[in-house]
Amino acid sequence: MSNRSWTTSGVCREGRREAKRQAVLQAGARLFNDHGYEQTSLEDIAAALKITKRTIYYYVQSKEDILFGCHQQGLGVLGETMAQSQNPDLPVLERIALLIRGYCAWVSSDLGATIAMVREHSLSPERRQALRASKAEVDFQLRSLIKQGVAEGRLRPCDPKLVAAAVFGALNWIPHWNRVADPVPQEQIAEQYLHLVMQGMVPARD
Amino acid sequence: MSNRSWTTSGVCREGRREAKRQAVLQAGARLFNDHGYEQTSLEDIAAALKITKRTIYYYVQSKEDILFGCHQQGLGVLGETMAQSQNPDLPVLERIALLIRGYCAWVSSDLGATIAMVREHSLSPERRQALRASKAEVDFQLRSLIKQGVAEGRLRPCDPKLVAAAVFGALNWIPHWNRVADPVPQEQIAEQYLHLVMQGMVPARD
DNA sequence: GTTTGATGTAACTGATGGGTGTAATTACCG
DNA sequence: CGGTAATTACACCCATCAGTTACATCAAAC
Repeated sequence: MSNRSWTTSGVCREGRREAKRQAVLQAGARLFNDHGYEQTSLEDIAAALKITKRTIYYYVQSKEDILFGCHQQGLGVLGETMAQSQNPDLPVLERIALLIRGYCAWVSSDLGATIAMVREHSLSPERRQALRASKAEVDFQLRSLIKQGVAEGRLRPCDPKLVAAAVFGALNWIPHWNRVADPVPQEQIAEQYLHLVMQGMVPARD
Repeated sequence: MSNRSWTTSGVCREGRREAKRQAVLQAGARLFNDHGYEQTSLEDIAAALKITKRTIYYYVQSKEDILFGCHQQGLGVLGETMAQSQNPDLPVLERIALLIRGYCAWVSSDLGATIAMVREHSLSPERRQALRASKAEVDFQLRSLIKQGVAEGRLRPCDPKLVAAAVFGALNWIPHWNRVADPVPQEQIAEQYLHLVMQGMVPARD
């Protein structure tokens, strides 16, 4: 399955170069998720793509570059979800649902999972900082929505920081248990989590 | 703070040896959590304890031994919580609360956090399997309680596997954000999470 | 005070893996 | 065909680090 073949029959030159860089990132992400960043050697990535280590260096400058590339790429994808959930015309609860569903789908992809699974320590301080900032942005978004929901009386009073931490914790943990041969469909997880977070486990009395 | 001093004035011989082994595990756990297992060298652990690498090898046989020791030790502590939550005289909801509170406290400790933060890949296959089994046991416990709760009508119908995954995800993620200079008190987190999981965010209608 | 446990010093080994240089080779494109 | 981009093969450097060993030493126990 993982063998998105190396030879790309894409647009001429420029586009192909980018596509191959992509392939390197994708393969890196998958291996990082499966075996950990430190435990993945460039030879491993090369082997997965059936190319040589030297060729990898034709597309990236360092191993860390691959990891950071995964993050950038991944955050780009998440950006769409972020944008959607910022639509002020939608009811708050729906915007929260949108964010949770989108994040769930995202963290279930190779690139998204990398951000949840690879510790930040592997990045240089500057890049680590950049990554933290991006994460903080997403966190801020959910907290804001929760605050708004409480203010509008649509949510119980609560500590938005802790509730957001719980939600992202649950979501970030998904790739830790669902990267298996027969994974639970991502949509199903999202619905169940959403229901849990909204209604809770205890049935309303009478 | 971390400087639980090396020189132990404990019971004679046997006891002291064990106490020092403990100190190695404890220091290892903290460093593993902070910088990752792979990024922590034995020299780092030695430096933290102000001893030499040679001395460490007097108490453990390998680096992996330290990690596995942390896991064993940690799981031992969690055992108490597991036992409590198995008490059949208690109402189901209370047993669930007990488990969540206990797990929250546990995962907030150095030894507990190690299990949540260090990927399993760093262990030998046999040990990894043992660890997985222990984790599965805890997971099974919560799932069982949820099932029972549903059967008794005290919980809404739900997918116990997914709900348990969400709960443990939220809990396991705690050390990822709360290992800071001024952490949120662990009890406070437990209460908020418990409330979230039980009642949900949306207020009951009329 | 002698045994024995505990720790330090200080070197070495062996392997891994990131990263580089270069020349040769292959694939593509005009 | 001829030129250029892509890729390989291969050799190599260098740093890190787990793991080991031999020897000396220090401290407590009996």
